[in-house]
Amino acid sequence: MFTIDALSRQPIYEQLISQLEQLLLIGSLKAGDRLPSVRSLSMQLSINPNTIQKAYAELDRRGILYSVPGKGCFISDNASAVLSAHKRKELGTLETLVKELALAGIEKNTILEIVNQAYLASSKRGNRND
Amino acid sequence: MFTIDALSRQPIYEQLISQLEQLLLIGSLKAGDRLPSVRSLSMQLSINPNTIQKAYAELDRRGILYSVPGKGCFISDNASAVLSAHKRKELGTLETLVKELALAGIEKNTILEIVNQAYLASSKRGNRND
Amino acid sequence: MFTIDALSRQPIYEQLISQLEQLLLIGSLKAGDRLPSVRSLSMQLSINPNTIQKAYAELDRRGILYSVPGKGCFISDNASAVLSAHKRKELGTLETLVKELALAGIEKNTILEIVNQAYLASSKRGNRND
Amino acid sequence: MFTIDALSRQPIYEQLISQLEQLLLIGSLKAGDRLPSVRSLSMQLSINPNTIQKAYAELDRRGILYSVPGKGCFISDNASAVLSAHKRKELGTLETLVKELALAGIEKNTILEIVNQAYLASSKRGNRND
DNA sequence: GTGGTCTAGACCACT
DNA sequence: GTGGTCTAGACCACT
Repeated sequence: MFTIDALSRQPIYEQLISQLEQLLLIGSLKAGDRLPSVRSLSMQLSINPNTIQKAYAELDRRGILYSVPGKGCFISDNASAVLSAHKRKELGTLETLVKELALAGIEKNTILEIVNQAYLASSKRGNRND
Repeated sequence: MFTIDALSRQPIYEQLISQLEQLLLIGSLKAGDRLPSVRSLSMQLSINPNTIQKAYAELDRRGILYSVPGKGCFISDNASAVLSAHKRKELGTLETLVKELALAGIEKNTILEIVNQAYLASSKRGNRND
Repeated sequence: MFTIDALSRQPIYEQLISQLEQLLLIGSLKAGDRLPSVRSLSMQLSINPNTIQKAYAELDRRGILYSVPGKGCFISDNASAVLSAHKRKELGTLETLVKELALAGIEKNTILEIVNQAYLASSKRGNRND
Repeated sequence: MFTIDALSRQPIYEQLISQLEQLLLIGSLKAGDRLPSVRSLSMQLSINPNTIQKAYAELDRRGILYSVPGKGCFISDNASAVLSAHKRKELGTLETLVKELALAGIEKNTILEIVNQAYLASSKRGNRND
């Protein structure tokens, strides 16, 4: 379910968050789904339980999941909505990035081609559930 | 010339690098220009000289500037070329970002509109020299 | 493992880099090996941690080692390849040196003898692993 | 007579020393020759007089030249001998360099070829006087 | 404990 | 004055 790159500069708990968000976006995880327990995921990935805990706590804070003491962690009903709203705020990142590429002399066609292909690749994937 | 956000998660020396690269891209800095000395910039920004030194050393290594001990630091002749080549390699970032936005359900038109406007805004600015 | 000459004109961090490269070339360090931590090496050599950090950071940049914050620093898989490629580029130094010796009237036989003996001594050492 | 690279990392006074030694080795300068005055060379090269002075002082110390107050600086009678002896001591550098190249896996033939060509190129030049 | 960043301040060679 | 190196020591995030 999760794959961790221990060598990455990105902290492990952020990798966990990103991957769980990806699973939500592509539909592999849905509202109400139960997540693996901190202990089991910790053993499965050979990772310190504190690191898993930190990722879950952050997702809880964002409203992506909620924890029921003694039961486990579950995906929130409005997880997808929360996530989409969050991503929409990242449109500013796209703007900044494109401006930089333009200033660096990258041709507009090169940029548009990449945008089109990337969008196509993702929207296809989003329609089916893995 | 530079503005530092001490609270940012991005290290100060990286902020300096990014901003100097921006100044190059928009044409405010050109080949041969002398940069503020480590000490003067350090005082102007209320930042430790070592931090300035770290930023300049990294830009030296990248071939963006060259330092002449006893004289100062100067923008390299091929700084713009080095920078453009570097930015071109970051097209993968654009791809990843667009894929995420697509998965989050952002409409294609919204993305294309932002890309077009951002490109237009930058290419205009790049044609004139401040 | 490392020996530092504080009086040398060569900066300490460069001495560290050279010595670590030597340990790689003679096979005392291999891909995957964990390096002493910044702090422990700093204490062992009575050198400031920042200086160790500077050496490690440069070796990281060159692809000789990789650092995992919270874990430690490790020799890269392709460290030897990176190093060999780097050394091959320094054949120009050999050319310059021999030209100077020739102009100084050093006999060709003297030079060839030294080259032969040095090559022999090293290739023997490189075949075994300490 | 001298060409200075202001951008080089090698200090200017060392560049001056190296070049004067080269002129001696190839025979362009000989015992008794008068060197340009500090002031004239300073103006010709657009360099601070102190820098020229530092180079001359060092060559004086080595016994390569001597200064006659009010007259100027002159090449010593035994300048060539001093220089050759000095260079002969650098044979150790050759040894170290070849060992490193051998350890890095550079083929022996590659090294010998470069040594032969370099020696040939220099000895030809040394026989005639420019 | 581990690497990464930063401050404060010193000293050096070179110009 | 200028860049480069180094020490001493602090704080941070991550594990």
